[in-house]
Amino acid sequence: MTAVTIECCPPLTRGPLSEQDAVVLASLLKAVADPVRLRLLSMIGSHEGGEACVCDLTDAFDLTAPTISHHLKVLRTAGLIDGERRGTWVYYRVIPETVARLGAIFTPLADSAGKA
Amino acid sequence: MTAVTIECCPPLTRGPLSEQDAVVLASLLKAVADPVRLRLLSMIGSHEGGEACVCDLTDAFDLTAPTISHHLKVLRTAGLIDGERRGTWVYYRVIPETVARLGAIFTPLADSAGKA
DNA sequence: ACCTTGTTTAGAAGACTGTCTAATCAGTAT
DNA sequence: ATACTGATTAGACAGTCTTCTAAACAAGGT
Repeated sequence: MTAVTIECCPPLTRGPLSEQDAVVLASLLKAVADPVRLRLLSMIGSHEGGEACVCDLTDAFDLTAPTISHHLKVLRTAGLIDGERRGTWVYYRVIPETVARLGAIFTPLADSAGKA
Repeated sequence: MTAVTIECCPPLTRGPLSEQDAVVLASLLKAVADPVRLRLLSMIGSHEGGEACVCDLTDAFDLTAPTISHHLKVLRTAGLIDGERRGTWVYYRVIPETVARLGAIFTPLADSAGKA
């Protein structure tokens, strides 16, 4: 259930981003650049106990179960969430390190551009 | 040259994100979820004087001028950059408020998931 | 006035994405 | 074993995105 996660932490501080780093960061951002996946991420992250059952998530959308499963896989492959089966149900939780990296991408650039 | 910018600041703190907020945030994230646009943003933001000429940006890629212009328009429409013509050349600069909002989306979620 | 350079717009081709239905796998209970 | 519910995988289709070429617009120089 654990998926391939993206390595390393390319910075978007003030130097121009390398092409390789840009590709890595873009793939991470693509994973969250979707309304359904954003809501899934916020639902999982804000859920009681820090984890949410797929059944709860599926019920919250006007989408079929396979579609939700697809979006969860995208988030999983990006290393943003991790899933675990316990009995009948599968529970997902947020991987804070990866989410934090998303937040860290833009803050330095906003600061340097703000005081320029 | 100034483009339509996205209003308001929907939070991704700890409550589940509303569908409308998710759509707004996703469109902002889509604007940066591309390697070329990430590099453009970092190049403009890290450029001397806080602004960069389109000619400089175009030369840095193996892409045609219309393609770069297209990506700049996407960033402009998202409210992430703003362009100004001065004589022959057009100069772009980063709009720090919008970039900062990108950074603020994920940091609270990472914190709350981290200490859960 | 014309030509040259820089930038954007218009339109088209190919690849990718989000969604669905159908089928399969995982676990529980009868 | 069989059936039932939860979840994922496979494959297809419509829509979107990235890139290109061709054309137009903007400003300056000869």
